[in-house]
Amino acid sequence: MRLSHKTDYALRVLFDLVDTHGKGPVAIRELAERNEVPKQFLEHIMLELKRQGWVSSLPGRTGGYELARSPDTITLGQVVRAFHGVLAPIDCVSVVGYRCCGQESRCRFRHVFKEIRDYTAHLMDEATLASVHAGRPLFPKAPKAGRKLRRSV
Amino acid sequence: MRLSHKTDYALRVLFDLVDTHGKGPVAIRELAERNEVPKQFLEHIMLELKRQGWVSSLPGRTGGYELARSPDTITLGQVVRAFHGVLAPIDCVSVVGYRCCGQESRCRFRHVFKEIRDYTAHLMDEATLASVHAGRPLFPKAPKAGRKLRRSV
DNA sequence: TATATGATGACTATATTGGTCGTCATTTAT
DNA sequence: ATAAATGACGACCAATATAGTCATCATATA
Repeated sequence: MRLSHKTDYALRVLFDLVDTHGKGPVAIRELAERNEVPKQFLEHIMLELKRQGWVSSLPGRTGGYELARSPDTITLGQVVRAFHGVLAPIDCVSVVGYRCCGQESRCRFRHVFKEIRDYTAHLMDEATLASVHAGRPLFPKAPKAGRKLRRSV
Repeated sequence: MRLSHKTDYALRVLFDLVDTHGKGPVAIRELAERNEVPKQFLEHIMLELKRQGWVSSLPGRTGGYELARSPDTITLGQVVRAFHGVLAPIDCVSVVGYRCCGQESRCRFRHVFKEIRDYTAHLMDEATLASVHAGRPLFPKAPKAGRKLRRSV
């Protein structure tokens, strides 16, 4: 799973709306400037967020967007899936996007990527906008890669 | 990190060469058929594997490819990086591919993806062709996502 | 010497990504 | 009433990445 700009932008704006939660609607222009997202691109993103029921909009001169649900009911996993489709690093380990490669019996490395999918999915489904915004530590604690992280990641 | 077909193909062939290790060179045609990889596409992949020093080639009528190094000295991480560039799900948590988004001070969710990167990198750098081929359990054990895995991953 | 092998650059087709443009509808401040 | 701000939304476009194909050449050996 590689995060697209679109998903990145969506998350930026959602966390912005968590900041301003309860303080009335925020104009898309303001959201675009503050989070450095091209305004006209953001329009499409906001429509998708609205379709998902995560934000609501108020038209008119004093209009704008606001969070439509409590931040602890929206997870990073939901957002990433909505914009990205799937969390799995390869289709053959995806639950929804499963597409057999016709080589399962030969495939030796599938389980490694399945492990990554499981970890990723678990982490992202536990992470709500609220918990991440509050900076609460992630559960479960991931193993540390050690001090010598010189490799290309 | 989303695995491309190219990386998938590269891994298929490498594990095939682990199977046939020590039994002489295998023709690219044979590798292509057995692993269901378009032959002419595989040619380019094999050249890259050769450039990386993982396989060696023998030209001529009885030629072909064979593993140039012991399977326990080649990791999935190395292969994926060679074909994919980077393991990180987003550039701002990448070590080599680091590209600042200009929003670090505002970014609330970076650490979640960093966690995923660290886990992924650790797992893939521990997984050698030999250990994966032998089906040895991965270290460290990833947390289980529970029984109710109905969500879209 | 015919025939198999690998080596390699050029080319192409398609999908995805990351947008922009133009137009319209809605609400409110004046 | 109307000007000015807002969101809604479909059409279009450019760049890039992906996933190949094609044609040609070099090399080794049966």
